[in-house]
Amino acid sequence: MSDKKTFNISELSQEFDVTTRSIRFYEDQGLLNPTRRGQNRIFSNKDRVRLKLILRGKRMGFSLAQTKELFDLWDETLTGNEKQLLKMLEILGDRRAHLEQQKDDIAQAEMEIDTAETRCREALDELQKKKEQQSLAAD
Amino acid sequence: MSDKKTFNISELSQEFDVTTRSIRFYEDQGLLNPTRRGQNRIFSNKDRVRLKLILRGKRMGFSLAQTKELFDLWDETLTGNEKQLLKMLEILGDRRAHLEQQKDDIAQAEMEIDTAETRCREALDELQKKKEQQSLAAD
DNA sequence: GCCATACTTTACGTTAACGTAAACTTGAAT
DNA sequence: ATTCAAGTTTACGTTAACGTAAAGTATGGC
Repeated sequence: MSDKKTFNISELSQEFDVTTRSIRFYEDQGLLNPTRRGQNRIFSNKDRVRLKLILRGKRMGFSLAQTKELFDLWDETLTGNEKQLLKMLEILGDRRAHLEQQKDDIAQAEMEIDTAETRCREALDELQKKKEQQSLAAD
Repeated sequence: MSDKKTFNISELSQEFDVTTRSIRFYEDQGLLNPTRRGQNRIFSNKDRVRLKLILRGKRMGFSLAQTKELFDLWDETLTGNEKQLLKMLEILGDRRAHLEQQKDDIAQAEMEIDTAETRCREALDELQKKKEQQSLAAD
């Protein structure tokens, strides 16, 4: 699998269109755990996936702290005692609620964009008609 | 219609669960335009709708500046010259693209939450079984 | 050997979106 | 008359998520 491959910082930077500064910041905050060859960072495929999740989380309005919480908990969950598993389910539930809210928001926004667009096009049509009348009057 | 009604700051604050500080900040940034009775702010129904839009925009990852841009442009659009109408359509297109991205993100996130939840539940079941075995062994 | 370039660390700067505190005004109630 | 609640202005403080600049290190090519 491509799981074997590793990445350096500029590869990830380019693939996900994010600055190296940001990637280092995410490591600093404990969201990524690259190993080192000398002083240079080597990112595993796990890191790559996590970066993808971080960025998607951001687009969805999650803070880095929230995403980190999820990562940490997920790591602990593997060794899972009951309390942590329940905490995990709770967080997953929160996320699900968040998603539902977002879906509502999106549906509303889409409707509004629809009506706004048609109004714009109607207004443009009006302007077009006026132009045509003007060019007729000029003959 | 209820369009006639007006609101004071605490009414809006409570209805939308947002601090008065935030509302005043939104006015300061030009997103709301309450009139005054003496020194007190009076919000129209238009302000109320805008506040709702501001908050939804935030949940959807839009900055106040972006939302303000949309408001301003929409106001100008009513008096509409062609250039502004086209600009409006462009911004609406951007928003639509943004929404599509978000829908993708949400779909992905939902799948991942599904698998995470089932794993959690399986792990909990495992723990449950172990407990039962222990209580049997204790007899 | 030297230069370029890709990477590093350290550290101070910046922006958005408010929080918070202090000191005032105003209308209604006791 | 005073006290209280709800509103106000002014202004400094805070947090997240990086940007940006400075100065050092390692490595391959000429």
